[in-house]
Amino acid sequence: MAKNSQLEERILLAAEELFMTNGFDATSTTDIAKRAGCNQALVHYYYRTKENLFHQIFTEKFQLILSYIQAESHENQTLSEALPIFIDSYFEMLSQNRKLPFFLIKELIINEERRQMMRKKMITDVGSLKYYAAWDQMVKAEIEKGAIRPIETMDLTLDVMSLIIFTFISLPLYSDLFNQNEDEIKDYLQRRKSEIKTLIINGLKSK
Amino acid sequence: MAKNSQLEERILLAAEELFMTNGFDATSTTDIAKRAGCNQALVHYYYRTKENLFHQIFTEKFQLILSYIQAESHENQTLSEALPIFIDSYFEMLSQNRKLPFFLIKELIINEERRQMMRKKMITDVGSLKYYAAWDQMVKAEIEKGAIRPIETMDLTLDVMSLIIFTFISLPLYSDLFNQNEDEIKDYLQRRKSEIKTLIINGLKSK
DNA sequence: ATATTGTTTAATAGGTCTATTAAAACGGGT
DNA sequence: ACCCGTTTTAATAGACCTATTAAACAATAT
Repeated sequence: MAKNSQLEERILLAAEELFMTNGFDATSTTDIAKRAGCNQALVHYYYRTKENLFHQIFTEKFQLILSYIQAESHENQTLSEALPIFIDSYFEMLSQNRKLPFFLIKELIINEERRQMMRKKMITDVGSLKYYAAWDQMVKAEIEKGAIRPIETMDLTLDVMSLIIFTFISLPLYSDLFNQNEDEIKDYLQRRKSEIKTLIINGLKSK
Repeated sequence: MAKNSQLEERILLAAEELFMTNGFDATSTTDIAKRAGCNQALVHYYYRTKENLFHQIFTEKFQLILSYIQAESHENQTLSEALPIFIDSYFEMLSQNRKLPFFLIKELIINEERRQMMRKKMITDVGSLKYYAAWDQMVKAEIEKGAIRPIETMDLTLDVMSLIIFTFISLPLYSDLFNQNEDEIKDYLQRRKSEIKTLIINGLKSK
């Protein structure tokens, strides 16, 4: 056995970084090798194809998102308690993975096959289904009680997702347009987070 | 002179279609020629470079967005009158240009140079500046009057933009995930449009 | 008819990319 | 000291891509 088995890991990390920032198409195995500090053929030696390598990273990131949504179990909570907590934690997770939303959306839109894979995973994943059912129940109960205005659960979900995810999709444009440094970006994200919570909570009030 | 001068136009249309759906990188001049029904060299004969051709389409689409925002002049209106009108018209425009949001965002994020160009255009474009100043004024006045809760104009802008634009960015995923046909998609978009208006108007209420 | 002009074509240079191959280098076990 | 499996390398096949070129073609003006 030779020295590097961590090289396999180094290649994976290099690929992750490059795929996340530049996407599948714009990343070459030569780029990956350069960043991992090895010969281009080694990328193929360890992972055979670029697609394999990408697939590994893509599914990992996809799982990350899914797991995070499920992690926040809202049982025994009212909507107005659960919502800010969810928004906070989801927003915080994306703050630490800023490129994730654009990466996933881009690759899902571009590639039909990956969309199929997402579809399958979401339909067969019992965790997600259970989670959504519980969530749906909670929303309906609150409407029944008159605590919030009538709204489709899917609409509420999309409202929340839109506000959070778009923040990170547009972040590169925003920070570039207004020449923001890292500290300013952090402030901006904090402000957006609380505005989103306010808007959602306020916007759900009945009357 | 020979037969085709509309060929130049046909190439532009083919390029538009392909660039809009697949993006700059994933579109080859050979693809464009094939779609326009001509020899690949003709694409270069009329437009010299692929970048030129793309630039023409990109700026046209960018202008479309800008012009549309400015078109809705909100003078002599209150915010609660102007907002639904703006949301309606902007949403409707994107309904007829569904790929536009993803196209622009993707190409702007990917390409530093294009981001610079956007920056320059938005800073030097007096129309945009005037429009935003007026809009800012209107928001501040309403807050002063107590008609809406205190909110940064930029936050309100981002709230509206997020909700509208994300609808179209996620549309391919949504319609694919739930197997929507064209009619169902139309219904979905209508529902989202009115939900967005409700959420914004409701979410702005003071107390 | 021929010259002229703009249009279209096939061919190709020169580049990049993925994936494979055969050979070289390495390191532990005997 | 040598063997042998693993790792690493350089080289390259085969695709595809952009842009250019020189030659063929068509239509009009002379």
